[in-house]
Amino acid sequence: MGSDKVQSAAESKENKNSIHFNTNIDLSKIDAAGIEKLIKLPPDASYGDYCIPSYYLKQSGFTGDPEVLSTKIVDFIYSYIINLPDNNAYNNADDYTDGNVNNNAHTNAVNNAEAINKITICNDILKNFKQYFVSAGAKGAYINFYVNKQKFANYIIAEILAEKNNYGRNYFGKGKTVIIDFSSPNIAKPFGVGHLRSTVIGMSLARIYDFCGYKTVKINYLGDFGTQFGKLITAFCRFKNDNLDLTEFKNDPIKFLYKLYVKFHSESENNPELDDEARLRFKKLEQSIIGIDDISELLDDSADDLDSYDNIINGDVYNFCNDNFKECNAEARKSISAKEYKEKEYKEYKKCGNIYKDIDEDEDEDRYGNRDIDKDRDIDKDIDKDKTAYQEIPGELYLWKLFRKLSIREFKRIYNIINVSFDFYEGESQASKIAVNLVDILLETKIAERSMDAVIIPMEKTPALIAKSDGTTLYLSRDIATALLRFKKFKFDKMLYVVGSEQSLHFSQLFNIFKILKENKIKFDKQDLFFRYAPEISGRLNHIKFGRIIGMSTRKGNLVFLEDYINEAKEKALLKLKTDKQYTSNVSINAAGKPESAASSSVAASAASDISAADAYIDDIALKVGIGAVIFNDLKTRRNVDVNFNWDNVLSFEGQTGPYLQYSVARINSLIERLNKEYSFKIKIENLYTSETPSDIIADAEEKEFCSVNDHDFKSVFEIVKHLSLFEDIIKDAASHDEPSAISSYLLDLAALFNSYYQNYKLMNLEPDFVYSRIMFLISVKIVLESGLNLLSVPILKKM
RNA sequence: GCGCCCGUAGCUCAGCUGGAUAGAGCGUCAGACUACGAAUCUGCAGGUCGGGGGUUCGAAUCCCUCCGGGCGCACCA
Repeated sequence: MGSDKVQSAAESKENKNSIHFNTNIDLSKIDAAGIEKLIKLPPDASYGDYCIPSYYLKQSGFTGDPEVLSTKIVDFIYSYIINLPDNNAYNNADDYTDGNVNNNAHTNAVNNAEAINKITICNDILKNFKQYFVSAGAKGAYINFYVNKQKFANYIIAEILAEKNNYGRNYFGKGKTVIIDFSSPNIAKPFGVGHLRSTVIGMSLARIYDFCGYKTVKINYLGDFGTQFGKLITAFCRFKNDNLDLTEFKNDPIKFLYKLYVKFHSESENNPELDDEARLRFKKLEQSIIGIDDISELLDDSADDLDSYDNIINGDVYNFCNDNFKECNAEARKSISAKEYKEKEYKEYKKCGNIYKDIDEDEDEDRYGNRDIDKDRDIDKDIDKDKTAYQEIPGELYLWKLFRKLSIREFKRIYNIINVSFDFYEGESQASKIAVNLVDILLETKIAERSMDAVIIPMEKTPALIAKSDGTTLYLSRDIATALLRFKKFKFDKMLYVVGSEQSLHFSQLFNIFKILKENKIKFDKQDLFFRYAPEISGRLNHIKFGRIIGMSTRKGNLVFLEDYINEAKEKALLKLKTDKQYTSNVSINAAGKPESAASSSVAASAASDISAADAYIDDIALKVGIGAVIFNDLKTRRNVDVNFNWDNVLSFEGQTGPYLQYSVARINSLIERLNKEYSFKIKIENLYTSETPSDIIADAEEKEFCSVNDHDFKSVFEIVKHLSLFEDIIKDAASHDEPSAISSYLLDLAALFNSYYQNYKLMNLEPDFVYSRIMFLISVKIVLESGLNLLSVPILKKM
């Protein structure tokens, strides 16, 4: 195939003067990034290794039939690049312009420095081109390029070995700050699969952005406020003597609170007074918090002073609750007429053209997609504006603080299991005070207006409600306040809200509000410094939405706890490990060697502790496989599509799954270890792919040829290396689309390529030099696979 | 009713800033463990890219429209 091209090139060289393009090109306008954009991968390697569709060049000023154009360009490449002797590189500005690259240069005075610069660039391009490309060809509308495969492959392998776990890292987002708001569970509600999606997507995005050079700030915005706390507090006080297992409260507070919550709802169906009490208790709570100047101590969840259990369990708070219970009832009774009025008003509004589902079927949701089972959306929470009665009551506050603390503690435990961390825990409770001021300012500036006693900001479609008719704030107003707080603190360039797609309206309203604030910038000039940030936020916010998980309902009693979910996967992995034939041999080797996380204490291993060490070792692997399966399952498809939940899919470890990727890594490790031992190489694998320790083979890497076109496995090796070379682009792509699944797909392809290679080409019993070079190749594959898994937060296993 | 998202092989999904013969996995069927780990690999079969228009040299991809599914549409979060 090469000879044809050389032939045609030789012909075209003779009439090079006849080659000219319809328009002048100014090379200076074509930057590296611009060219990079034009380069595509052909669908089949037979077309070439890279291609540029000539119709893309129309944007750069070329005209004419794409097929003719591609032929002309290929001719040009042969005349001016490929067939040009090395010693005849461009060396002056005239040569440069003679190349029809910039005819205007003749008429304008040539800027010497610029010209020299261009010559340098030109020579660099030529040098690089000739070094890595062997031929080009026009086929249809495409210009296909063929790389020097051997050189290319060796270059990429050496590059990966040199950069190690920084291979693919880039500076796309250098100097920019991105805030990622994710996970954000509702306190006092269990951590379910709905939260897992946000958690896993957010965590992955954080790692991806970090890898792209952004400064990333991970924030967990806790739903630590709202009616549900009134409900819990009410239930806790009311059901005190009603079979509540208080030891469970201490041992597994989340499940305890969840049971309380469920019990509240089943009881309140027959006893609406409970709802009234809950609203009242929440109102007291809210007022207590707003009344506190510095709530930082209140929100401090780091301290471990949970002795307060005893106070509560021993009755102090109970007594308080009971004392106030009567008062609550009295307040609730007073409120009935107001409540009826609100209901009536709401029904009137319904008649105005909006069509709603039956109210009775409505369910409320927390911010991050888990369904709540409230049925009181049609009932105003406003009961009474008299607050003097509650000023000295810390009881609700006390319980709230405890529930909050316990919940956060539990969440952290779970985050730890799946290796997720946050830079900050924030809560809605922090924002309500500012939100109140904010509403006033928006009213003052006439950006907001009153409507049916509430405060709204008019929008093209649904008006945005920012305060209830009783003056209290809402989710939306607290989000505005939170964004301001964050901007003040971080001056972020970008903020991502990783929240389910069902909240699209909420976020489009939020973003619209900031757009309106920007349009009204002038009105903020006289405000406090703090509110002067308001107009600057527009355009920085992004809703990273994701589809719902279908078929895994969180309705009453049906909720799947994340931990149970992971345990299910773990059990299956455990079963597989124990029935696997490999189990015995692996364990005997590994447990005797170095159990990864367990039994480090049993240094002098007796037979008995060997067994327990082995069990712990296997247990740890099973857990990581389970986690890998669960996490990858959430990251392998595009965010936006709804996930049809199916236990069989999640618990599958074969095919396009997390465990398949983990297995591929383990297999490489095992292979390298085996060869290393067999051939008595002294390769320290650990040193090869972490950047801390300089590797002893990097010096080699510069000169070493890792592969040659004559190798029997070269075709397969090259294919894999080419895939490795795409890693950085994939990461940028994942970042720019906020789409971790791009990495998932990439890794699956890479693993498939590797496994195919593994199956088809055996390395044992081959020449030592060859085997050594293949180990280097395998390490480069391993590095990329592991980097990718890290970006997805999928645990990496040395063995499995 | 209005808005947003989704519709590609039996199932689950890639491919979507328009570009060369639409790709995987699972499942089915046929093969491969006396060679480095079978959580693997090799192969067969399977598609009017929801339907219909339009733009274009060229559409799974962009526009319009219809159908089907999901979600949302002011005092919940």
